Amino acid sequence: MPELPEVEITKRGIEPWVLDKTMSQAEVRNSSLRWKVPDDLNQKVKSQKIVSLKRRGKYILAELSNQQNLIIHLGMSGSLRVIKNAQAPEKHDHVIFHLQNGVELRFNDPRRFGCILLTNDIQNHALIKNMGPEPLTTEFNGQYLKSLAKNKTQAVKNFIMDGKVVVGVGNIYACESLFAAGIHPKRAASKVSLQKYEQLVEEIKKVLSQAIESGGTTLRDFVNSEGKPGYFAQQLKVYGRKGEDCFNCQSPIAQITLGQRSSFYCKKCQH
DNA sequence: CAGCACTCCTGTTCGC
DNA sequence: TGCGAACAGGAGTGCT
Repeated sequence: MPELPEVEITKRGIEPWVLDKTMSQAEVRNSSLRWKVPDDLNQKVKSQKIVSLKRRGKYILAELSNQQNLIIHLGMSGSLRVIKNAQAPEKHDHVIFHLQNGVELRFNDPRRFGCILLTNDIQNHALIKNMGPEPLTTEFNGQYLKSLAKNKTQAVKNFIMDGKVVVGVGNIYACESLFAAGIHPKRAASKVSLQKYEQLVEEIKKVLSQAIESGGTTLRDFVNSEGKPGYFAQQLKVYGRKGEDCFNCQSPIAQITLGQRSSFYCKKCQH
C-alpha cells in the first residue's frame, strides 16, 4: 500500500516523462474513484503542459500551464505507470493521460480508494490546507511532537498517523518506527517523553528514507512507474511478523488492533 | 474539541 | 474443490 516512500518513488519515476510535457487527452475509463473524477477533466487538461510536479504527504500534485493543479492520490492499491509503447489498457486502468510525445500515464487502482481531482487553488484546497508538516523536514522534530502531544490521551501510534500531526506516516512505517524507538504503540501520546519523541522522529526519518532508497515497500499491490515492485518489505522488522521472533530479543511479535488497524510490536522491547 | 467508528472497494486468504 | 466470510487499510466524514 502506497505510503510516503512509495508515492515519492512514483513521483520521481514519472517526473522525467511528464515534466514540461503537454497532454493531448485525459481518457477517463472509470470515474468512480474515492471521489468522482471531474466530468471536465479532459476539457481542463487538454493541451496543457505539466509545469511542475510535487509530492505533498501522499498526494502527487501536478501543476498545469493553465494554473490548474491535478491532485492524485494512490489510495490503497493505486499506481501510476508510464507506458512508452501503446498497448491495450489493463483492468483497473481508470484514467489514462495521453501526452503529445506518445507516452501514456496510467492510473490503475483495483480498490479505487485513490482519487484524481482538479483545483485552481491548491493552497486552499480542503485536502491540502490542513496537512501537517512533511516528516523529512526539520520542522518535524521531537519538540514539535512533544508540544502537540500535550494532554492527548490518544495512543501514540494513532497520533503519529494523524495527517494533521505529520503527513505520510502510514500503518507500516508507524509500526516500524515505534519498534525502532522502543515505544509501545498503545502508549498515550502525552506520556511519551521528549527524549523518546526525539528518538521516534529520528527513526521515522530513517525508515522513510531507507524505504525510498529501496524503492518502496511492496506487500502486494505497489509497483513503481515502471511496473516494478519495491524492495523494502524484506527489511521490515515487525510489520506482518505476528508470532515470529523479534530480531532484537527473540520473543514473539504481537499483533493488536488500534484505530481499526493492525499493529505489530514487541512486548519486551517496546514500552 | 477530542477521539472514535464507519465508510468506500476488490483481491487474497481462510474456514468449513 | 468450492463457496462465502474475513481481512487488508488511507483518510475523510460523522457521531458521541
